[in-house]
Amino acid sequence: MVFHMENYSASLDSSFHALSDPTRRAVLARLVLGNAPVKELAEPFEMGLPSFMKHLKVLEESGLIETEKKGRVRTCRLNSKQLAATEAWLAEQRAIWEGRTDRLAEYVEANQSKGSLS
Amino acid sequence: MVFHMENYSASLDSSFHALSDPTRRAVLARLVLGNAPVKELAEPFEMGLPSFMKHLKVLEESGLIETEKKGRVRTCRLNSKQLAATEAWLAEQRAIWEGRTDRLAEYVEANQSKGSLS
DNA sequence: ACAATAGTTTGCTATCTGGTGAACTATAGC
DNA sequence: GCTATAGTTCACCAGATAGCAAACTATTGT
Repeated sequence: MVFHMENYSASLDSSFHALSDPTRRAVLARLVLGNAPVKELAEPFEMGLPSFMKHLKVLEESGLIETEKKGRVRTCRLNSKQLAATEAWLAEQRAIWEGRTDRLAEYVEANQSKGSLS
Repeated sequence: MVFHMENYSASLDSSFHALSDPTRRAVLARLVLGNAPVKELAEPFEMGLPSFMKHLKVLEESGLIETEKKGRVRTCRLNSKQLAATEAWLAEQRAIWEGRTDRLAEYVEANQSKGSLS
């Protein structure tokens, strides 16, 4: 499962950072439904185009989306691999958490102040 | 699945932001293994305690961890619910992506420049 | 040709981020 | 009671972020 660790951490940095903004999450949620040009993506938001383009740039540099310009139209698409890779980090932590054998002991520890035994 | 949407987006903002830093992810990965006091958590990192405490604060304000001070020791523990809630957003996007019925059409579109048909 | 469209570039803000060192507080151990 | 320990608070800094308006470029439609 450890393929190319070189910049794995940096890649997670930028992906999670990209995901930390509601505008960018909304763009991703839109692209999950299908590709779209910049103008259509920008429409729901009140900010100016230059601001919006910055968000797209953050998404593209994180690898979560890819874009291609044809004529005067730039079309954006989701990169599901990067989305999956990001989810995988969280899934792995949850798997470790769920696999712990000492959670019962911890439950007892958390409740030891309540005199259920002594 | 939509329980209390009020600050759902803001909660994701802060969780993803907390996850976007390698120090904070390392702290989470440690806490997945079990609770720990601040000093033990801080040990692997070269930064000063004040800097490290800022990271802990970001994690705590995101809800990903909880802390409790007993005597002079502050113990930290993972909040698995917040971790799961964050993962859930990504899982939902993937589910939508995987459930799309038009991805074959898109595959064709992506490969139409290669003259496999015409 | 020329006007509208789609995006880009530039320069300017205010705020947030992640780090520092130094001084301080509160507990535990002897 | 003194000292070491564990954490906290403070003031400060450089760089990144997220927004804006205005001017600009490159297509497409007529």
